[in-house]
Amino acid sequence: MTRVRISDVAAAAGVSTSTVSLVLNDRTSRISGETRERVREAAAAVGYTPNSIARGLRTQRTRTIGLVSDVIATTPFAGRMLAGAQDAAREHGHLLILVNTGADPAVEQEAIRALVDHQVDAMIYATMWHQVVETPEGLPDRTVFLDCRPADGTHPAVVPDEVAGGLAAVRELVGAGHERIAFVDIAEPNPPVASGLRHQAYLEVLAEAGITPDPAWHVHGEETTAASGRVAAERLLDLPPHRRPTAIFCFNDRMAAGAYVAVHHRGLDVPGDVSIVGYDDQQLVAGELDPPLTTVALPHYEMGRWATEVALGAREPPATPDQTYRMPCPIVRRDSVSSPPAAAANSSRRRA
Amino acid sequence: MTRVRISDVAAAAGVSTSTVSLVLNDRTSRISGETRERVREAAAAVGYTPNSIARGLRTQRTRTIGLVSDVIATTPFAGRMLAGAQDAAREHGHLLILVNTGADPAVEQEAIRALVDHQVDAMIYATMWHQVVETPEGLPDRTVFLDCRPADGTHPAVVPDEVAGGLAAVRELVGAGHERIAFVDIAEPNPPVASGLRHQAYLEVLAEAGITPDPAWHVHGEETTAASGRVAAERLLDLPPHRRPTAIFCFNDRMAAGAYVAVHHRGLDVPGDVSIVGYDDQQLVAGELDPPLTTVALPHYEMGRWATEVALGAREPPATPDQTYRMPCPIVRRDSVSSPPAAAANSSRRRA
DNA sequence: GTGTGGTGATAAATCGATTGATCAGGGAGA
DNA sequence: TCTCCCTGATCAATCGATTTATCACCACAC
Repeated sequence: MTRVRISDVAAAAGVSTSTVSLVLNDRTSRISGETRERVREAAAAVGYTPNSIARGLRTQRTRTIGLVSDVIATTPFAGRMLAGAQDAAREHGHLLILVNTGADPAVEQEAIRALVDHQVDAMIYATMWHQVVETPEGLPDRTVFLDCRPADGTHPAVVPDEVAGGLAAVRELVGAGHERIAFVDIAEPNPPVASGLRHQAYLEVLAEAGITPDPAWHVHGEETTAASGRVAAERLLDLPPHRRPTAIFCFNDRMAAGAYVAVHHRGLDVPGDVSIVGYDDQQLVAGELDPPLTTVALPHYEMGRWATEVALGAREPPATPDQTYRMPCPIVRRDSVSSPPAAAANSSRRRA
Repeated sequence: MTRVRISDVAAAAGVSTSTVSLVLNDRTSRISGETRERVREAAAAVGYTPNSIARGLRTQRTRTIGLVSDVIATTPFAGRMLAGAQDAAREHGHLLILVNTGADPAVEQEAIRALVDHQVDAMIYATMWHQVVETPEGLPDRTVFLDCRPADGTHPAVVPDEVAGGLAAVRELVGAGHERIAFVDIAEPNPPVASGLRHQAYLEVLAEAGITPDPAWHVHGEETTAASGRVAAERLLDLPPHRRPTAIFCFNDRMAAGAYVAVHHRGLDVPGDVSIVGYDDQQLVAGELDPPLTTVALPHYEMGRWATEVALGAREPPATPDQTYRMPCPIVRRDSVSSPPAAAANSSRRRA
């Protein structure tokens, strides 16, 4: 059983293929109503849908969009990014072609070439952790960077607004009355872009609250794991009582989970003795901790959507020089923040 | 800057487009070595790569494969499945077109039609939880089902071998000397396919070990969450000492995490007092529990690969009537299983 | 009666490759 | 010398749509 072609519709309706094409594409300026009707009925009767390949060859538009990413497997966020891109693509009548390069530059080059050969209408270049990247060779003009931005600012890009997210997170702690607030960061070498930005936000909020940060409050884990977070948090809890933080802002939720372990291990309570805020709103972590973690969500789904819509021309990138949109990161309030313990609050007030 | 066409190569090499095509596709039976060389050099010099759309129209093969799935976002396993499919597709020179239907049948129909219109060479129909599904309309012959199988057995399919995985899990407990082994299951209505299969495996191992299962050992959680797992596990720990299980096989890792909480809440130890085995090997759960959880891995990456290879004809489906391959689920040994506590072991021996 | 203009539809070119049919030229055999 | 065959390459059809240019027909005005 072979595919139904436009000539089959033409034969069934007793007209030429030109007429069928004009009718079905609504270029009906010079086709009579009666003929239109007949063509539509014939098309429905034989179950005709146009062959996208043939159409693409003629029109030079394939209604596909290519998405190149470094790793789709190893992060739980990738799915949301893909889902956003995919939903937006579908809403605009496009299909999403996905290539996962495994961060291998040779594979990446090959992938870009293959997608260009397939005449994708637009391209998205995505990484799974916010970073600044060199622009690969061969990308079409209609390329948007997703969760990364090109060093040379040649293409539109969307990344999380880490600073605004960090501000919201730390203000949440200041707003609850904390004054001794620590930041569990991620160590050198090659800290993620987000590390510097979130730290910057941390310092900014302390400054606006008139708090002089104790350098001992800025600790580092080796990796972004719970185990590393625990080790780093323990260094905070080892501080003498009057310097020990009553609140901890953690680089991410996994490290926050480690901080929980450290706190509980001392027989202390979250949030009664130590309030904790994370970052990422990572499923299966933030929500399942006890108590559930207050954190800042990374808007992966929305970023995926934004990138796709800009790539398809359905939305304008920001008119700034770097064409980079910083997507807001909403704070997710759960139960890991409360006011500081009375003794600490007193000691703070004494110091103030 | 317009694309380089085959005619540009032909002009550069001073030959016809036919000759260029024959040379570049290695149909060189009647082309002299010297001409071949000249064409290859010209093609490289002008940077020619064939337009896949035009080629696809002529050859009726697009070197694309469509993957339709219900939800790619909400499960952490989806990424591994996609990665397996994507890697296999790339190795066979194919691109992967992804459509996420959100489990909406109308969207699904639309997606299948769009992929067929784009002349995909093969299709994969995937779900994110092992299930038996009705075969949707309009799927091409070269369709493979992934993590689900068609009720009518008309297409090849790959699913996890839940029974073999369950056997391995429970044998791990029997092998450690346990005799009072419980199964934390998931409740009606509509339990997943895996539930029945894993329970079947549980009963089978107990039977082969000569253990008569106490019906009280089979408990159910409302959902597959940690909270439900905890509630179900508490019912086990409430049993009188001589009936209380020394080991628990949990339907999945999240419920196992709940079982940990229940055990710890009684001041008991994992695995000292209660050994626990999960299922899924879910990242960020199994490995991060304290102690790390012994569990059974779902081979999502391998299933994604298998489905793609079969769809592309690079591998044969099983010759069984249902054409369904049950992929082995390897056991992942961590630290949540030990021999039962001495008192329990003694009591067991007395009973034996 | 002949041009003129408008209407409704079609013929044919086109997108860029692949491929079966064809052709030019040279050497071998009759 | 003429035919036949082989080699090396090209011609032209083809895939299935879209779109521009063209055509047939009729009504109307002059």
